[in-house]
Amino acid sequence: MATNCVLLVEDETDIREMLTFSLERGGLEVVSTETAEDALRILDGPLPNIVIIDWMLPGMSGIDLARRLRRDPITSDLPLVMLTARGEESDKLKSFDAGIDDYVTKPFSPKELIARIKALLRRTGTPEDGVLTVGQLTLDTRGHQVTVNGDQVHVGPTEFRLLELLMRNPNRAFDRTQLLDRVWGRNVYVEERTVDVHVLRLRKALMPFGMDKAVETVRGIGYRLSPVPVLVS
Amino acid sequence: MATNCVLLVEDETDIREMLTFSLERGGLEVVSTETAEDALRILDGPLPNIVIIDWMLPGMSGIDLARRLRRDPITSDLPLVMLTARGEESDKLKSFDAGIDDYVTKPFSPKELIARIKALLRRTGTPEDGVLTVGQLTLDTRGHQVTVNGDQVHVGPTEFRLLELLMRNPNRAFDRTQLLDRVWGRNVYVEERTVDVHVLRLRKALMPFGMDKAVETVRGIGYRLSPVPVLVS
DNA sequence: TGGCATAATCATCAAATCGTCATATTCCGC
DNA sequence: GCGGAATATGACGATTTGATGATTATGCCA
Repeated sequence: MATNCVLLVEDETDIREMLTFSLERGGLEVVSTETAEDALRILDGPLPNIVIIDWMLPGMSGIDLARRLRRDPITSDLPLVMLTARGEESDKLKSFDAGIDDYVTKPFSPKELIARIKALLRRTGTPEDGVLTVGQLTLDTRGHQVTVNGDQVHVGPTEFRLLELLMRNPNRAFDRTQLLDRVWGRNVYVEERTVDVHVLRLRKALMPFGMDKAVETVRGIGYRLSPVPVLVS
Repeated sequence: MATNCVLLVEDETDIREMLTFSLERGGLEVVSTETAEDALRILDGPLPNIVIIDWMLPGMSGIDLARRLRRDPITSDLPLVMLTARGEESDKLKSFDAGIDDYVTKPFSPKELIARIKALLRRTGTPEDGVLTVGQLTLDTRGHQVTVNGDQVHVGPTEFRLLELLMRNPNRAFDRTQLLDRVWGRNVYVEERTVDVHVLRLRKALMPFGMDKAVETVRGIGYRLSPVPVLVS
């Protein structure tokens, strides 16, 4: 599952559709439903990464749904955002009491909601921190930096992600489809040949340090990162 | 932001006031509140250096508040002290389980609490010593001053906080959202581009000292502070 | 109430990056 | 060596992103 999947629980059709549209435009994957009961059913399956709940829902209220999710160990760590019509203090208190991570008061701009959601995802998402090292190569995911023996290597964002994937799986060959999936993201259509170009760019960036050989071509398959076989020239 | 700021979460008015008085007399800066919910709101803004939480709170309990703070990367490093009326072993276990750093059982002497707090502040590093140094750059949190080799640099309040965050995390890249969260405070919605402007101002202020290069742009991500790579011209 | 200093937003320009294509070049089996 | 398939490479236009100055807003203090 993607790392940006949102479950939206909102009974008003207009708002639900508007939000779905906005959130998707904001790069989020959206699953929406009208009732708390439906939401619970959906949450029996694969979990989303965040849940957005309207305060007023027919049947089980939003706040009750929130409490319920908090009580269930399976869903208790899910970030929750509450949508409320008014900014009443008592509502806010109740929300926090139920373990809400954030609340947004209507009317709100989709932009703000997206900002809050992304902030939450960032906060609660897997940090994936650390420094990867393969041979002479070093990649710092925190600092977004690539170095060879301490010398900084400049690579573009895509090359960075590409190298990160390769460094997390040294010696493993990926075909272009896998690389596209994992570096560019699923359901993004780009030519397979584009991978070649970025591999080229990555090699070029590594060339001044003699590390371009680390990215090996696996003919008929794709590419692989090798812990720099030391060559005697 | 002071380096000895304490957030006290205690619902009983008598105790809260007494503690506030004692702690302040002990040279600590105190912000106090009655509920966990309020505490969360306060923590959306500039962070204190330590948080003291009463075990029994109306609404969200102290232990839940602690867990919550631990889950959020922004607050997860905050030292926590729990105040409890009972000395039950199970409570202690639960507390430590929730990531509590220290545990004080009522009744306790303010003197003891202050001692523990100071010990924690000392242990947790960064605070206390008000001077950060990265390369030629020096930032004095106490005196709210930035200097390069002793020469004073004038920066605005926002630039100061921005630089402080960067200097506390050299070589680490922050995206604009993280910077907004941690410099401007969460739940404050300003344009992401605003970050650019303040980075610009910071660089401008550092320019006369040739230190503007220290604030690096990480394309596609955000910004990073580099311990001034010495350039050969 | 006016100045100041600082903040935030916006518009615009410049630069980096991206994806694709066209054209080499390399590899491999025969 | 030949031919075809696969990969490498350079160039180009489009898009995205960051830098920067102008403009307006905000808060503070005399």
